[in-house]
Amino acid sequence: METSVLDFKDLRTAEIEKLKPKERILKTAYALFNKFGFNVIGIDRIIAESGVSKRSFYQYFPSKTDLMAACLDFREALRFKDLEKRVSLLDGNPKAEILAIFDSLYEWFSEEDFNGCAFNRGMNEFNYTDSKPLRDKVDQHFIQWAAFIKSRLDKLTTAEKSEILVAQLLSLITGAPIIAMISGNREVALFDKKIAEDLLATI
Amino acid sequence: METSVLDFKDLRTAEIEKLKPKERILKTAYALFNKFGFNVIGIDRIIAESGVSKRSFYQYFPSKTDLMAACLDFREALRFKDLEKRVSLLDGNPKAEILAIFDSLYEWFSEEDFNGCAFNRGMNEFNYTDSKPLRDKVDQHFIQWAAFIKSRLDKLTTAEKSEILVAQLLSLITGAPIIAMISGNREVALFDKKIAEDLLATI
DNA sequence: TAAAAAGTAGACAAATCTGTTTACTTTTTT
DNA sequence: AAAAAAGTAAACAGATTTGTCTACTTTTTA
Repeated sequence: METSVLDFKDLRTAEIEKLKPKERILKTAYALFNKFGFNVIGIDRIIAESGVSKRSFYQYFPSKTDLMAACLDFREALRFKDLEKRVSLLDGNPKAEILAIFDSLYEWFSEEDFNGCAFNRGMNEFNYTDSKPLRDKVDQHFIQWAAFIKSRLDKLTTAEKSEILVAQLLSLITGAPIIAMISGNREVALFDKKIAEDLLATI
Repeated sequence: METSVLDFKDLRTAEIEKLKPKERILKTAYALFNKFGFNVIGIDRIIAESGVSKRSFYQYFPSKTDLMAACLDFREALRFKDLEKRVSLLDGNPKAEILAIFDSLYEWFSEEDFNGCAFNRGMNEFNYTDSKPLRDKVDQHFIQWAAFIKSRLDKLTTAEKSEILVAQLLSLITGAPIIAMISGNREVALFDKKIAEDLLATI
């Protein structure tokens, strides 16, 4: 445990330390949740690593749940901002816009602190009985993904075919991070992009 | 929380109640971990639901970690037993044996208590610093999957092509349970089987 | 410069979690 | 039938967790 704490501290020092308290807490918490999990990381650890007092922490985030929700929002915004940036560089071709997802995944898998998807993590750590609001947020993320893809497919094919393609593409998109993490091979994103190309070539 | 506890109790009464203590603990724990998560379910809950005393519990499982490991072993054995049964009904065709995976998934998604993959859950709940033995077991499960597929592909194509296909098929196999759970549509297994058929048709 | 806001440090309460132990009862085996 | 094994019930220790609160210090603002 010692070495990884130090690893993490190095990471933190580099860019997080100079931020304002609220953002410093958020990014420290995000990094810790990402590396160790939402449930096993306690408030005290986040406070210690982000270098704020407990009182300040609770002033910015009234509960741990609020903080976890903020981390999910932070992650979702990053993902879709990156995606929209890529889309804006294209010429409005729906197929290319869908394929851009896999380029975004490839870049994500290449990040040094890549450790799987926060929403997949949340799907497993939050349940509908103990943590309904967080779980709803997780579901909403997948609905966002489906909507991004479906809005493009609807320009190209029927609703029936579109529904199947959405499920197939989402399987690839959610499976890829897991296999990238287990295998340590970020190329998985490109292998799966090839499948997506073939799928889209049929319509 | 009340209603789902009752849901679960109904499930337990049906088949678990008449088992011997050790198996009753194991299956009760498996069901609870599956529904709510490994970390949020405490020993006391498992003891209460399985109807044994704390002393008996610790006689059979010296620690919660031992119990979680036993649950993972239990799950892995079920999965690969089902797979081997399907393989034994085929004529030794490697492609058909790989495709049988998706039929196994389809049946799994159809189970009433289906709630995602225990190993995907474990990948997110266990980390290498706090829970190394459990995390290793999770990794081993994916290695098993890869070995099952690779041993079949090696009869059909080169090592290079095989490596890519393994990653692609594993993406589908790990992504499918997540999308099946989120969408509530077990057909995802069959949609992804179609992709696998197309992939295998190219070699 | 003086008041207000925001911060630190850390004790503390209350709940919860894993695991141990004691005292007693039931079941199984010989 | 008696001894041994296995079980129940529940108190308890010790650690940990979230969140509150007090006393004091620094920073910002008017």
